[in-house]
Amino acid sequence: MKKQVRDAKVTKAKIIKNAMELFAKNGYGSTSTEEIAKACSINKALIFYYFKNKNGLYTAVMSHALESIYEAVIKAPKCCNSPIAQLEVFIKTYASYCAKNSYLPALILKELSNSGAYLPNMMFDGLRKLFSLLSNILKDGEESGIFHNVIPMVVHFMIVGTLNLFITTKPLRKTAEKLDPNSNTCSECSIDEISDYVFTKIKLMLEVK
Amino acid sequence: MKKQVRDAKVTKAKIIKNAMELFAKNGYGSTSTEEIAKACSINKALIFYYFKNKNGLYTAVMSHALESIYEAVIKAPKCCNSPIAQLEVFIKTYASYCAKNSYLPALILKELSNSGAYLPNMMFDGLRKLFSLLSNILKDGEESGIFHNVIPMVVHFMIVGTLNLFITTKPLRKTAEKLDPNSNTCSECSIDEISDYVFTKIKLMLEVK
DNA sequence: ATGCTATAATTAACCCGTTAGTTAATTAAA
DNA sequence: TTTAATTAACTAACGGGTTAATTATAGCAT
Repeated sequence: MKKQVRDAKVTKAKIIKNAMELFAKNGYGSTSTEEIAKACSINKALIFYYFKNKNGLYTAVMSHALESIYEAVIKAPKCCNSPIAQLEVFIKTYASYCAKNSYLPALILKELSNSGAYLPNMMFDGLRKLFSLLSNILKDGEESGIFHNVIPMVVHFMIVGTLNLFITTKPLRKTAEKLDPNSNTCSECSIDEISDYVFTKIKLMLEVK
Repeated sequence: MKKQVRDAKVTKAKIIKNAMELFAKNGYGSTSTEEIAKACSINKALIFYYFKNKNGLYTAVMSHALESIYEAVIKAPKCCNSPIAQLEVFIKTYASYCAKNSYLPALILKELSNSGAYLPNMMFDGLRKLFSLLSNILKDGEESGIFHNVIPMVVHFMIVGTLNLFITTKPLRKTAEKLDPNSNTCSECSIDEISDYVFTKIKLMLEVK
């Protein structure tokens, strides 16, 4: 496949990628279409040509983001069928994927804190699919007597919320530690360390003793 | 104290209150100063008179929000000195205060996902103070052999992240359950129920067996 | 291959409503 | 009667969205 000067797919992908980063960094309202276009080195009108309007672009960005996370998690190799092993894979895959695409947590947190007000129903799918993935693991665990007293929605927020906040606050935690060297904000902790810790703790809280 | 037609304190407070709700609902960039002024039934120019510019107002809003949470948590009556009892008070006070002021979680999540980029150092104080409150409880617990293997920053995110997400996603969870009645998003769960659950689970994961 | 054509991709320039911020005048309070 | 609070009216810039013209490309007949 030779390099083309004009390629709709490539252009669309470029717009989504840059928009994703800018929306994540500055928020929807504080990101102008002009700004996005400049980041892509394209003309602003192309955004409207491909996505109708700014909201259309935002929708595309969100569904792409959620889809990509879902894909990453579902494609992860699972060693075995035990709920605990599956839980571990879920947590660690989610964590490492988000760490690699560090704008995703900010994007998700921003959207969740809007309570999906901007988004059409379509947006729910991504979130719902991810949630039901975990939900099934937890249900399996409960039915086979390994877990007890599970509220899936809360456990989901515990995992996802913790990891998202950890990733997205990295710069903040670094600064905080500089300002007050006595505080320990875990600013040097690696994501693997943290996702392992989260897994261990979630396991502890769910397992029947 | 008689009701005055002109009162700087009252006006300032009114602006902060309305700005807080609008920033929480729509985000910084999608909230205009005009909109805020209308919500207050005042002239827009007053915002600039009292807060210099939009960013100044935002800073005031955030520091007020964080301060108010900190006040609520620190003023909560603690029955006794045991780390576990203190942990329970921390979690439940935080939860019920945020539930009562339901725009706070959205505000906090939005700001955290910006990693404090907009905010001057002053902003850290509120967050740091809240964090060190919990941090000390956890340290006490570890030193007296009740807790083990504690990473305060992660535990903090587990508590605060979970509760904030739970409160802020309430409408989203309701809609999700309507779209897919098989999914259980805990849309009818009360905040007391949830904060008790979070406390129980956090306790389970920290206590030495 | 070569040239022709329809269509898809891209751009420059523009439009107009909105918005952050200003100024100078007005009104209430101390 | 001086000072603080408040307003109406304004401005300059920005931002979402449109339009019409331009350029590349793929398909196709020659």
